Amino acid sequence: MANSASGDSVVDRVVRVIEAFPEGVTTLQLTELADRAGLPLSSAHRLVRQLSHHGLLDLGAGGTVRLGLRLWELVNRNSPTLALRTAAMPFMEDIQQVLNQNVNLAVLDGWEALFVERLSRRGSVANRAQIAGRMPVHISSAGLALMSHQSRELQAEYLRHFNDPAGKVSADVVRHLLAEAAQQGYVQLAGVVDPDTWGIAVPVMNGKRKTIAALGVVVPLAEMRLQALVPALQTAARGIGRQLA
Amino acid sequence: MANSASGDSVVDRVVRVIEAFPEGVTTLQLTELADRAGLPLSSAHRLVRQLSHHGLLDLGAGGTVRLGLRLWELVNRNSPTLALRTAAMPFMEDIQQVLNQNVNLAVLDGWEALFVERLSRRGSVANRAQIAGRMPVHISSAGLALMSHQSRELQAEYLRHFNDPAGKVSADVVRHLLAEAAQQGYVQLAGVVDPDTWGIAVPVMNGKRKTIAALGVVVPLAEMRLQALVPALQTAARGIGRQLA
DNA sequence: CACGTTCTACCATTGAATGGAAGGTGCGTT
DNA sequence: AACGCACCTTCCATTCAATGGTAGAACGTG
Repeated sequence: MANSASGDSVVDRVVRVIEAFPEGVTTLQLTELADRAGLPLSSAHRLVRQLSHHGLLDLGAGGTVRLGLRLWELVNRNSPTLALRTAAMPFMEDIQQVLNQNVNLAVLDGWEALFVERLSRRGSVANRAQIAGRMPVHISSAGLALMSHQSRELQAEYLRHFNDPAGKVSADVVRHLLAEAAQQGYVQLAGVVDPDTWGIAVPVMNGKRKTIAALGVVVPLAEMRLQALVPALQTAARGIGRQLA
Repeated sequence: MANSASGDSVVDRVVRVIEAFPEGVTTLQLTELADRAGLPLSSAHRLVRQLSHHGLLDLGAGGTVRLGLRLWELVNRNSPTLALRTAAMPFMEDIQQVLNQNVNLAVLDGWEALFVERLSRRGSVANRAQIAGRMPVHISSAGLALMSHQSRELQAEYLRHFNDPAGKVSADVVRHLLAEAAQQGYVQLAGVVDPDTWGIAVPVMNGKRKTIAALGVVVPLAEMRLQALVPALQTAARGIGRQLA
């Protein structure tokens, strides 16, 4: 045995170590980390020690491992969505202030909407911000707003791969939703997670009219007023797009 | 030559690649990246390609390199400050709402305050949120609030290393500021960056009375009202600490 | 059209990465 | 108090993955 009995490179292993943390978990025991990353304990230990030396990980006493503050800093400083967030933030604040609703901003990654920023509704404790959270395209207004404005090819590809694990939604329903969204220019969707909330989202386009994000709100069922919400969102979305150009 | 003519490990190099991005820069040309990371072009190219294969980096056509969306997601999902931010967010929102001021949350990293979260003042465009930004301890209210509640040893160590690049502040002045801060339980500091603003910060302590963060506001000079601000901040800080226990 | 620049691919060389084994350490149990 | 267990940490001979100079491809430019 020498370099990697399992036939993977050092880079692969570094990635596996970072990916080993399950969602929302900040601390892992070294043994468990090695397990999850599929690495021999001594290899995991060596990698973690090296990475923690540079501050990308944090190896505490007793073998507790966390992501390093330095890694968090580096990634957020040079985030690939930095320009988008910078452009969007003032508009999101406006919406939060004027409409007093939860505002969120998402981008498309694979067949899911990835939430990049989220401002919670003033005064409401519900709807905890899930920045860096994901939602499948077909059950989120942001996801539908994003997908409905992608190229025909990508949409076809998506529908081909489509399969609802819950089995509640068929590809045809999704096709219909996408068509409707594309035609209307916004998406409204009864909350699938919380039955008492609605999601409304609109696409954000850059200078070249390419849809790069979705801007949305989550509102209590009782306060659902499309007439007020949609124009406000669309105006903000255009503002963001202009800012990006 | 074989493995690394420069005597560094693969892990070192991966770290250097990620660290190569200057603050606020999201895109780098491959050649420039190799340059900044101090790597031979072909090595840099290989590493970037491997990393982008896993989504930690994003190697676009023409050799443009960015941090990967997946890396951003992983780091923010499992952020080492997740518990702190989750506990602090509702209180920060309260302050933003009640006092209508810029609120921020910082932790101590080395001899600097690292800003972990920041809510901008409603309606104000100024004071752009600099999440993941840093400020030296001696010129930020958050930094002073943090350092003034650390152990005697750490403070001594800090003062020993202290050296103001600008040469405006002496170690003795900082010593005085720290002593005052420790005694008062809060810090007020005339904005060093912007002369028209004040910073006020208080320490956030966990269940064991260890100071783990600083909660602060940045207010326009004209609206400086310590009587209203300090108690609100202290109350919120205690609330956050309780939440963490 | 030639030249400079940058990206990408190739491949023989070799020392850095590997992981089993052994030694600590702390904790809970008998 | 002694034992057992689970986990962390270190060591080191083996060997294959990482290395980077070189060369070619793909641009853009004067």
